[in-house]
Formats: sequence, C-alpha cells, structure tokens
Amino acid sequence: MKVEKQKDKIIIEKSLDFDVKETLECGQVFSFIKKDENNYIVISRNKLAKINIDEKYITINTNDVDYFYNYFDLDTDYSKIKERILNINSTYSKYLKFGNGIRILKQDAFQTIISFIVSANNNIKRIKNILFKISEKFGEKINGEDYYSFPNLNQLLVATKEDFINLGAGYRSEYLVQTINMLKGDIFSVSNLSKMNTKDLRKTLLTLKGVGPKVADCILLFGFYRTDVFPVDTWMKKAYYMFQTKKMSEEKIANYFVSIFKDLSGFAQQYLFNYMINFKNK
DNA sequence: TACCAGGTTCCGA
DNA sequence: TCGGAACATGGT
Repeated sequence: MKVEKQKDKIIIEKSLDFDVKETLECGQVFSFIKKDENNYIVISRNKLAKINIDEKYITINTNDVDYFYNYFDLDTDYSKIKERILNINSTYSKYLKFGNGIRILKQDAFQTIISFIVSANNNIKRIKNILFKISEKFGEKINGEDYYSFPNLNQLLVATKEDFINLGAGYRSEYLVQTINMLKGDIFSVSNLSKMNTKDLRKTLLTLKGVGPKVADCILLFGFYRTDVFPVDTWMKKAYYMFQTKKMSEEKIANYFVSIFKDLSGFAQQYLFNYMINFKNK
C-alpha cells in the first residue's frame, strides 16, 4: 500500500488493504460522521480527520498527521495478515475472505472504554447518537468548527448520572459514572495499563462497571490493539454454531477461537463479523 | 404491540 | 460456576 505523509494530509493509493467504509462502519468505532459515500469525518479525542475518497486516492486531511497515521494502523501490512489468517483454518477461511480492507483502528483507550459501555445491549445508531451528545455537552469544539471533541477523563468527571440519563444512556448511566470515577485511580493510568499483559489487563478492565467479557475484549482490541482476543457477541455465537454443535458459554467460545487464531484473533473476528452481518442470510 | 440492539448485573440454585 | 430475569431507550 502506497502511503504518503504530507504536512496536513495523508494520501493513500487505493488498494484492497484499506476500505474506509468497511473500516469505519464495521462497528469498531462510533465517533465518525458519514457525509456521503466518499466523505467521512472521524473524531478521536480532540483530534479531527476529514477523509475524502476519489478514483485513485484516499486522502486524510488533518492537523494531526502522525496521530491519524498511527490511528489507521498505516504501518501494518494487512495483505500479509489476511494471507496468514486464510492459511490457519480451512473451515473458516472461506468466510474470512470477506471484509477486504478492514483495518483495526488504534483508538484512544478512554474513549473506547466509554464507547463500549454505551454499546452494551444497544444499537449502533443509538450508540453513535448518545456518544455525540456526550461530546457536545462535555467536549469542546475542534478548530472552531462545528465538531466536538470526545471529552477526556477530567471533562467527564463532572458528569452526573442525571446528565447521562438526559443524554439517553439509560440504565448505563450509573455504570458510566462509577467507571469514570474508577478511572481516576493509579491502576487505570494508561501507562500502567499498557504495561500489563493481555490476561491481566482483561482482568483489570473487568473490574469496571458495565464492562463484561465482550466489552472488555472490544476495549482490549480497539483501545489497546491487543489482537489476541476474540470478542464474542450474538453474531459470533451464530458463527460458532454454524460449524459446531457442542453448546458452550460465550467465554469458552472466545477461548475456542483464540486457540485457533492466536495473535491474529482480533483480525479474524472482524472479518468474520463482517461476513455475518453483511452476507449471512442475505 | 412486541421485539431487538456488537450485554452486564444481580440473584438464586 | 451457571442460568435467567431485569435493565432504559428508540427504532422497526
């Protein structure tokens, strides 16, 4: 994949390795706006990227070139990852072929934690809406434009349960308030969390309110780039039972997939998820 | 009108 | 440990 960094933009030659629509709309991220098929706005922390797609190039316009270069994982060769995954397991390989161009985004850990607590038992449209309202109320305008930053920990520490209820978070409001307060602690400093191995980090994340196994795995994958996890939701359960008859708990299904895909589990999960929601039963 | 949405918590067995 | 009800809210 040909990538060129300039002062205020990243220019990427279109290829099978990067599909903006698939990457943004596969449910790993919520704080983005689709202007039309060829124009997206992405907000991460207090940073903004305007993405334009034309015949030949994907252009990421931003003041934070290095940040979004890392965010879109542009140093990683996804064609190699895909090739490795397809050679692991013949049962699943024909379904993993779908989802070309999906990249795992290296998102902000705090934003990911809040986002996926909101995501529980919720639909994507509503998740996005709630998160945008949280940004509008507690974030700040970016570059004086009409887009709001995702609030940081300090900005959300003042938020009350009533605030979140008013923004539509429902019964998750209490979880949000409790979790935000827990995140103040030294244990949850990003520098401390980043040192942990995946197992310990998962255990730590599970102590947060509103964070169960599935949300923890999403945080690990999208917020900490731990690709040796396999988030199991209703779709992944369906995928599992397409091939297996033995009834298993969601935790065990996750372990089952990780035992197959190992450090590529997160990528495999995204490809399989993409197949399930886009092609299965259609 | 009921059911569902990228589930978690809480409780009883 | 395991299974099941309850949990806000808006879309369909």
